[in-house]
Amino acid sequence: MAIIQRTSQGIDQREIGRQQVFEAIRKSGRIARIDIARETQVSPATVTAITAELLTAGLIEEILPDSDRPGAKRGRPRVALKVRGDAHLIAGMKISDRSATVILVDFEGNTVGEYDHELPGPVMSPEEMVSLVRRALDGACRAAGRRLADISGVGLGLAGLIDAARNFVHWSPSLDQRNVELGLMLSDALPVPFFMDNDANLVAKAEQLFGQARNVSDFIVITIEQGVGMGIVIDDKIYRGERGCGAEFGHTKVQLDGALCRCGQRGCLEAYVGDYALLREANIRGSAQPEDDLSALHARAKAGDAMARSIFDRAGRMFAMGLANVINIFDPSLVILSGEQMTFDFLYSEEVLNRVKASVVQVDAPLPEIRVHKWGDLMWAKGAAACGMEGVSELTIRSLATNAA
Amino acid sequence: MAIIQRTSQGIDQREIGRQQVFEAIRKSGRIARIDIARETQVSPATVTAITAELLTAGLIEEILPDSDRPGAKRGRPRVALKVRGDAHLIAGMKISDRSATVILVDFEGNTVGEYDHELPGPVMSPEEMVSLVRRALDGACRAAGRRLADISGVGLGLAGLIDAARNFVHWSPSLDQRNVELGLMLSDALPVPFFMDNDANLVAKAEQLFGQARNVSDFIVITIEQGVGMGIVIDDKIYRGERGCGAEFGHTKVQLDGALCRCGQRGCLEAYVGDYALLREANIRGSAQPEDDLSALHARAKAGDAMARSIFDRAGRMFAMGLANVINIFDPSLVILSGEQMTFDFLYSEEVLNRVKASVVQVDAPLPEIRVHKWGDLMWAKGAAACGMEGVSELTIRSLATNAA
DNA sequence: ATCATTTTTTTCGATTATCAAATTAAATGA
DNA sequence: TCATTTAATTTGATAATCGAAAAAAATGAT
Repeated sequence: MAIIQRTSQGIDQREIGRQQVFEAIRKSGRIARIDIARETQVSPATVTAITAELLTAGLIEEILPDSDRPGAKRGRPRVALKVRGDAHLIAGMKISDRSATVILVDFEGNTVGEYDHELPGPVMSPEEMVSLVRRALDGACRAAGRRLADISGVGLGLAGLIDAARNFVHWSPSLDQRNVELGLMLSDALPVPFFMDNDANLVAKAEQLFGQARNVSDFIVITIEQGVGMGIVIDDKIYRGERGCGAEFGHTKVQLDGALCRCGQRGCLEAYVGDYALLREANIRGSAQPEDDLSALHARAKAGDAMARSIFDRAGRMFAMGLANVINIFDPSLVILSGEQMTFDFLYSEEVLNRVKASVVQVDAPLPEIRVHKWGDLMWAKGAAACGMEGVSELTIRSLATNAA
Repeated sequence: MAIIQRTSQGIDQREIGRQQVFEAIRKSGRIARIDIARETQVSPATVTAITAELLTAGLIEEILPDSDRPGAKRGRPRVALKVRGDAHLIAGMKISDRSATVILVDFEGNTVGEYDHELPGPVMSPEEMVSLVRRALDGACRAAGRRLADISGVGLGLAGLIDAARNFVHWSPSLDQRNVELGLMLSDALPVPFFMDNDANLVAKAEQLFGQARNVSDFIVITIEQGVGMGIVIDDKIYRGERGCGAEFGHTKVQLDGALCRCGQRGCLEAYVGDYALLREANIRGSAQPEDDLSALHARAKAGDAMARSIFDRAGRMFAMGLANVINIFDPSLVILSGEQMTFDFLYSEEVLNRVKASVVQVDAPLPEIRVHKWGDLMWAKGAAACGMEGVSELTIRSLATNAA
């Protein structure tokens, strides 16, 4: 018994309401009870009851009455509620090919500390990764003056095909093995709950919790790094597909029998817009010295070099085609192009966006909004933190229910 | 007040449970209460309460105890429940370019009558369509010895871009205007609730209720008719996108600046596999007589004509590419290729399916199942009926709640 | 100052859905 | 005939929700 129900049955019928109210508070930052009631369609009486629970549990706190709320004339002043930052400390970690970046955030999402851990090499064994995670967390805690025991949850982001529900790694470029039960290994080694996901999904989570998608329940995030990633959010939930490895935007085909991709297939989008693809093109012309720096190539294109320009041009056209396909299939309300580096802005150019618009099925309704979001270099780690935050919230609120009984 | 809630709040907290129990009964055909309890995680006590309600409402009925259930030894025999066919009469209507096909089904899904209404022309005004719907329904009722008043709901399928939530037609090849409030017009003219949808979504509904996806909650249906359609089911719900016009598989681009599509854009999948696209190719070679019969072309290909063969071959390759893209994005557990006519089996060939498999991102997990489902000529109308059935079920169960109070 | 007014929040009482446990029902087999 | 087994129902307790009423906390008018 005590099985977790998805619907309204079970001992604890309040779990849904609790999650809803808490989400409303987190989403809006600070909000009065009366507005929670309006937003969630829960009666004020119940909102009072639920917020009282959350208050005693220490998950939220009251703030002083808004001194000068515009338009407020008379009446009892509303008391705003917010998430209590001190309630939990959460770590987000992104493992790339060069380093493990860690960010510590409080339960409100405020950054408490950052830490970067250099890697000996881009690929490692599962055991090495476990020890790496431990050392990186230790380092982050030390740098921020916290202890590992203070951390309530860790969000972990990896490139590759991750089954987030099972914390299982189908494949990752960082690991020298396929099909690794990394979640189990980490839980055995460290006394903290882990929440893993594909790196593109992390960014989607970050956009949802902290970013540009805070009030959107269906949207798509495209990320550019080594490869091209996509995160799909439908009905406020990340869509993952049956085997937990959907959204492989980078490996959708944009050309029949096209360019060779590092995945072994032909015509993948990544084989046209990935950095290795661009460099491959640049080097094919028996030019003087081999090119291995993307930003130099980019600079040359900006300076007017026709050859360099044509390389980026084709990449942009292919990208536009792939993106239009995704829009034609999903008809999302919002598409966010999330990027860490400016190097890739050739994919975000006006021309590319216009091309996308021209390739989308036309209806007499506004086109989906396409927003470009340029994050700092902590984008991925922040996404991992967002993922951890969500996991911890859910766990905490669920345990709240159990303990109350 | 009396707003319909999606969650567990509100006057009627039982609505979710009721829907769940009813769905379980409909899905399995016939099922005992104890198994409903097991399947839905609702306690036997509550199942008894809910089924009692449904019984008195006349939505379900008991059947004689299973006489010889294998493995049943002793104990009180289970009493199976099933949906009561007589509870409702439902019409499904599909309007194509040639005719309006109507099918009448009972609440169990058994066909009660069929009717075909020839159209004067493929395109009509909204007013003409309303009168067409009325006449087709009248005809169907007369043919089946029923009255219009007996019908509890009508599912209506149209090609084009339909906003099912609002019963609104963004665009349809059958209408001479865009942006038609067809749902309102129909409701004004006829005293029956209407449930409209895109024709591909109808087929998805049909696969879910009656077909090959009865126990799958995430799947994709691809349909071939004039154009190529797609229905996406996520979490048991049809996914429609923000503006209600997602899943435009036929207009995903498979070739940069490729063949001209009738939508005005270039490189759409439809411009390679649609019938007009195939005929266009066949006619380009200054051959003796212009080709205008697809089945003849198909026959020639089967007979070994190299030119004809190459036409179908390219179509198959493009189709495989588009389908692989969809799979790479959705990672569904099941893909159903639903077709009404055998003419299109070149898209379902072993070779095409192998090509799809070779273009899907590889994981050490079973590939999504791809099933080919060849329906009879009533496929579309049955889909419309399925759509109507779902609508009526929801309405009825909801009103049950309201009336009970 | 005092009091009416306004708005937010809480309290109270009633309703109702759910479940576990006990009970009843309906069969089989000894 | 009666113990046994399994299904379905009844019963009683628990808890979640809501509407209405009350309380709280401010402003504005007199």
